[in-house]
Amino acid sequence: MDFDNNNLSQNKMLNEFDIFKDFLQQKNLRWTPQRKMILEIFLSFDGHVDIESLHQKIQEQDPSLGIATLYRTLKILVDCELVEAHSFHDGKKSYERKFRVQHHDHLICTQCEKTIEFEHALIEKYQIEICEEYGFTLKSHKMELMGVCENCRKE
Amino acid sequence: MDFDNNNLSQNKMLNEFDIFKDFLQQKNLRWTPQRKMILEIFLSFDGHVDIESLHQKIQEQDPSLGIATLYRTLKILVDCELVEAHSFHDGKKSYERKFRVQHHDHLICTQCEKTIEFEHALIEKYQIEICEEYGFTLKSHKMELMGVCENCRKE
DNA sequence: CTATATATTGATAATAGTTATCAATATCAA
DNA sequence: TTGATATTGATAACTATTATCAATATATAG
Ligand SMILES: [Mn+2]
Ligand SMILES: [Mn+2]
Ligand SMILES: [Zn+2]
Ligand SMILES: [Zn+2]
Repeated sequence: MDFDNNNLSQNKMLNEFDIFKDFLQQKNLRWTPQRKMILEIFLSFDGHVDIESLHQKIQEQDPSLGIATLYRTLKILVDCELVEAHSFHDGKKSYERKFRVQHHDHLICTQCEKTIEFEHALIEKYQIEICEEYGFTLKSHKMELMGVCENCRKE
Repeated sequence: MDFDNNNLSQNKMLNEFDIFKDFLQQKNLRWTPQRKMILEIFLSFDGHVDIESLHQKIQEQDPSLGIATLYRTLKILVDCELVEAHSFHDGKKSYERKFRVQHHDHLICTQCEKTIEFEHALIEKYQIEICEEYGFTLKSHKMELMGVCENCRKE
């Protein structure tokens, strides 16, 4: 039952595992080896990952872990704001870390699917102003710039 | 074969039907009563429409018109830029007129699904600048602000 | 006006990503 | 240790959309 080795004593700062465990407890959900492994493998990726890649890597480590559990766990991770979900490529979601990652929007090449991350403080400010103007409480936003990258333009 | 009554002589300005017919001819596609009816019924709606509403209204007028034809025709209308497709509500597309309609982005209430349209010239300008900075040729963008509207906040 | 090549149609099967169902099992607070 | 209940994996179901295909309609050339 001691599958949890992430509470080493020198760790003073809350990490993703602590946040996840706290969230689960708060919601009366349970800390399971499957949830731990999914978070571990998710964190081992850089940038944007899709379900397929996650599932593939999980299978290598534990072929018995079902895909339904992967979907379920990702949903919880999004709920507790450790993970952000995107749907850039129409119908197929991807995920990226959100914990201690600066907010950014995306530039997406429609040919090679490469993405570039950017921030623009003024745009963010104007978004808030627009919401105020119309009496909305802004919860989130989606801003994606679709174009063709330098590489793809050459071909 | 004379199902076309949209070429009245006093019509000097190109309308949606002319544009559509030209586009079809250009692509070696054919002008059919089904395509005409779909465009007519689409234009009879204001704002954003989904497939379901379109199909329902079409059925009233011609129950034999199949849903596949509706999907196919909408795709052509999007291709020829008479129509713009959105996927606000996750997995269910909606459509709106694009011909002679000013570009705008959307504020969306996540509770009642009401949308408000807005434009912000500076945001548009910054989007272009960002693309230039990263060597992208901007093709389109998606900007959706998700929030809670005044009405929904009261409840 | 034909005839002919080929685009279109409607019915329906297929697809893809995701969610629901359910009985067996695991977690965890008491 | 126990027991209430959350979780799991297998798989069926679901939803929006697309593909398939034989019958039919359109456009164009003769
Ligand atoms: Mn990102
Ligand atoms: Mn609109
Ligand atoms: Zn590219
Ligand atoms: Zn609302």
